[in-house]
Amino acid sequence: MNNKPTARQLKKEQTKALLINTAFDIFSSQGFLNTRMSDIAKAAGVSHGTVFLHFNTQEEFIAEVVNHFCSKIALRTHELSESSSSLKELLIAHLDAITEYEAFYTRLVIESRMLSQEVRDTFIIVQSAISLHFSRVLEKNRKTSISPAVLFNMWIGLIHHYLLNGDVFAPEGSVIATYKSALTDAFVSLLA
Amino acid sequence: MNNKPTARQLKKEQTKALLINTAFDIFSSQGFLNTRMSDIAKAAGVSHGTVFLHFNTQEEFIAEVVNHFCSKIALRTHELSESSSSLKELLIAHLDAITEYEAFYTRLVIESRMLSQEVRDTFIIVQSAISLHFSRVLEKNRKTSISPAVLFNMWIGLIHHYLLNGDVFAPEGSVIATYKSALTDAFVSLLA
Amino acid sequence: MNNKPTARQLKKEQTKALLINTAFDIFSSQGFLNTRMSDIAKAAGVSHGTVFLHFNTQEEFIAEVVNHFCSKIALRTHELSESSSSLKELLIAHLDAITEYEAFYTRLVIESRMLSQEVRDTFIIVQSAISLHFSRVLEKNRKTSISPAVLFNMWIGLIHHYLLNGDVFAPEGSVIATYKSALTDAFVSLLA
Amino acid sequence: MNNKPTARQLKKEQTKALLINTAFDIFSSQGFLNTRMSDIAKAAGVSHGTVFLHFNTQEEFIAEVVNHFCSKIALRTHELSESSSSLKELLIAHLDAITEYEAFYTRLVIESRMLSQEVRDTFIIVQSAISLHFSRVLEKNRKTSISPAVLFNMWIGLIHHYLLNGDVFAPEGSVIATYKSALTDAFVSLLA
DNA sequence: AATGAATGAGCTTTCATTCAT
DNA sequence: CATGAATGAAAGCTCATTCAT
Repeated sequence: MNNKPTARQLKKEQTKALLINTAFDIFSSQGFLNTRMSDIAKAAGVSHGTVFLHFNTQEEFIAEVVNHFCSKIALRTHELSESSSSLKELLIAHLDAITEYEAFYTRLVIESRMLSQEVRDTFIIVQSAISLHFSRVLEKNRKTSISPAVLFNMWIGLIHHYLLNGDVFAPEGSVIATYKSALTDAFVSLLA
Repeated sequence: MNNKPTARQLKKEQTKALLINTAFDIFSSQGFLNTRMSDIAKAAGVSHGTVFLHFNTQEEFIAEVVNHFCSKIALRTHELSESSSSLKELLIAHLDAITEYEAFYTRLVIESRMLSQEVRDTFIIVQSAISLHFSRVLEKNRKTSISPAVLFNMWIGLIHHYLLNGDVFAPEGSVIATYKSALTDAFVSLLA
Repeated sequence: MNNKPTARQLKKEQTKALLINTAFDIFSSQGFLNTRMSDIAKAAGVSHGTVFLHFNTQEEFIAEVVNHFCSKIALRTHELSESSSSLKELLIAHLDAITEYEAFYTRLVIESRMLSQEVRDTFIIVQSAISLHFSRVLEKNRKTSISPAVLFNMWIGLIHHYLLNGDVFAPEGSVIATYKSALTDAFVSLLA
Repeated sequence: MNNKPTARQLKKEQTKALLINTAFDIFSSQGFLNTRMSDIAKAAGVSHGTVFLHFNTQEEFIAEVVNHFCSKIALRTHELSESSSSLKELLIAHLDAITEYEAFYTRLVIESRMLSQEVRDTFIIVQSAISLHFSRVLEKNRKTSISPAVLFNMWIGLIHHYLLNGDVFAPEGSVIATYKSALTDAFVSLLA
């Protein structure tokens, strides 16, 4: 009377999770707007209708997938950033967190402005995750003449610029991995 | 036998120019991918089919429009940058050039990665325009420890970040106008 | 060995009855074709699949619900009509019977032709119920020149016309209640 | 410069008319709600998309078709009714008008309550067409005790009842044709 | 007996592109 | 050269029905 429903719910949650994870892969590789609902269903090995059983609309589906993984990215960002005391350490932590989800994160950089407001808000939250730590380590820093906000946006802008143009900067392989030290070194030395 | 065709061609060129200019306005306000070919035809006062008389496909059309205005932006960037001797002057010149085409330029920042490779290449050329001057004024600068390329990308990334999130940074009005001094000051003081 | 199955069957019958009664309410308010099977399951507090355990198809389900309540309506019509000796009394009895199921009956008027043949046949049986009494009281009537069948259809047609256009004739409240005397009086005086 | 557009428009109007006429046939035989947009396109020999070129939505399409033919029916009703001086003549005229569009009219009787408000309103206008003449000839009539409105609704209700149940009353062939004299005679003699 | 997740056929609507005039 | 009607491939979403548990 109590574990049957649980088993069912479990199965349902598994399917939902499967869809979210499948979508993550597909969105990572072909983007959000170039992916049809049926693509994901097919890749997940479920029927087209099943996707709509778990998510009411395509927009809602994308929002849930983005929300799910942005939470993970934000969490991971925190984890990796926590122990960083220097700016350099923090920047590396930030890039390490992104690296774990690089393709997906890059897709968000590319498409977030074309998606729903909810997705954009969610993506901005990810940036807040690092923002807090940024402020923390920055306080110890001399160059107080420059607005921390602008400094933060400069870092974010820099990283997003590399990700957005990853195909140019690092035609194959990870842009972040390729430019990790160059970018962190440069940014740190600017503030030195 | 020689000026009749010319008259025709002239008319044709006029129509083409009309389409390009109309598209510029519409793309600036609604974006590339949210605009239907018929929207532009209607706004230009020509028939839907006429657009395809001048441009084979939607993709090609967008590419031509982007190419046309990116050339203008690049040119204008050169004009305004030429006389700049200091970094600050240059950055201001750059922003001034962008300001003249801000809505369109912003749309490129938002969507270029969703468009054809040709569009992306064209957009990158615009960035080269300022890049040259950047190198020039940077040579006089002390902070040689930092890669000029990274420095340049930092500036571009910063500006694009503000444009991309213009609706957040400056819900109404021009982001560039709003943050012009803050951004240029910050960037310059970093290199001081 | 004999009462266990009975208990089960009892439970099953209860569920079936619950579904039929729930469907009656929903069909009465939203109509047959605008109601999803899942709507009824949800309203009855049973699972979606349960409906199909008791009824093979949607069509069959509707047919059973209609059959069930049409039987009741026919029965009630008989009960109320039996004691009527005059035409006027009979018409009032008829309307009183309909009034008790007005919303549902109206839905049948509206949709019966869109439903299965079985539903239509069932609905016609309801009309037979009053038809018998109609003939009875009509025999005493003078205007024998007119076919009783046509006369009967005239009455049914009149009532159905008012029910069908109830939203126009009585935007709120019962059409039958509103027009009861007007319709019976008119019909009776025609035959006087 | 003036007749080319006209030729074009003519062709377009022809296609639209073709669609409306084709829809008339299909709606007449299989009803409104059982007909897919693509059915009509196919029957008209045009592409599926063409239907949407001429009508924005399915609902709008049905509304236009209904409007078109209801206008014709109303007009024809007027024409045939105008010269009628007696009630009998009028009723016959009314039935003659309906007969010309019987299948379509019957479909409206069956489905109008399931269609848009616009369709319903349009259908009611058709009934107004005969209503006017009804009042006219009724004035000469004695039985003033009965409300003309109820009398009119009785006639309409009677006819609609026969049409609605045409498959029962006249399994093959026209109900109206079959019952024309029976109905008109009965109705007239009631008022005698 | 009951459940409810999964299925998949079905249908509307959109829009870049074509082509006869 | 210009027109704009016609095309038809997509794609999202719905819901009756099935079936493993």
